[in-house]
Amino acid sequence: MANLKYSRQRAAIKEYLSHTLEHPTADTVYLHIKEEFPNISLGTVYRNLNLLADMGDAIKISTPDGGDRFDGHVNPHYHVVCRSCGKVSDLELDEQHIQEVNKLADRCFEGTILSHTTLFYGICRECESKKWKN
Amino acid sequence: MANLKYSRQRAAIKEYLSHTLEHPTADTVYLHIKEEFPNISLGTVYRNLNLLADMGDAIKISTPDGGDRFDGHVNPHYHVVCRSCGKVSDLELDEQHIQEVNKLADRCFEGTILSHTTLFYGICRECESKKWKN
DNA sequence: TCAATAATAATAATAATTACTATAATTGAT
DNA sequence: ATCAATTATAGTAATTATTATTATTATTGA
Repeated sequence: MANLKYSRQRAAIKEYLSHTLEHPTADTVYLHIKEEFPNISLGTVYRNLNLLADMGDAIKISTPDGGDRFDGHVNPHYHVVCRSCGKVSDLELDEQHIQEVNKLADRCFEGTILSHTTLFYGICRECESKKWKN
Repeated sequence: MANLKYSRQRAAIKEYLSHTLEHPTADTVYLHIKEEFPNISLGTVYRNLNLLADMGDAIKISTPDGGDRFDGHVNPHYHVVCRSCGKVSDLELDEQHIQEVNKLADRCFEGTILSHTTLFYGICRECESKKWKN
């Protein structure tokens, strides 16, 4: 972990994640970073995204449909995936609440609870206004 | 949805899921069902697991490491994945609490919240007791 | 400037899942 | 029970998502 060298590609990926609210997949990150680094490899994107996630500079979000998504905003918060369009939105909940859930769960579990992720399913505002589109 | 025919393979998969606490992957289900149906195909297992999930007879659990897992116990409950051994355990929380979280989230979201899944990360009892060996 | 070492691009390989198709099983009506 | 309609299956191929390999390049600290 200490033997980590700077790389412009990783810096660009981190920068991109910190400015988007889109929760992009590795492939989407790849397509964007490619504008600045036309020769960047998809493998490099995967490796750096996982590095950032391991270092706590990004969150990896697993959903049942499609590949993993990444979020550069690491303050404790939740996500909502739209059942209609698949979009992933942020959902800020009281941080106190999030900590409470960990404690509550720890009391019900025979081991130790460290953290948790919550993924809500729902219908986003955009899809809701387009009425019953499933 | 109405045009669904019975199949012994699907019945066996449902039966198996209802009797295990292991949260098996599709491949694990495949290996077990194969004992009764030696010619069953992995594709059949995938299709039926997804069918069961769509019908509400099973829960599909996505974790960041490895393939999706399935749970035949569909009462509202959470899961814990062990950071050490990867095992997925059930975590029963007050059902009132789980409903409350949906309402709480709905108030903070511009669309509609339908449900949620929570995945805790921690160390299971077994790994905790082996901690001095690592 | 230079050597040590980590990061990269390009590619190959693997893992997880879905799609395709000819045959078999289920169902509902005769 | 038989039969036609239709869904499900097994076997296989294809696709998608991700990780591994390797020769070259970039970064770092002396």
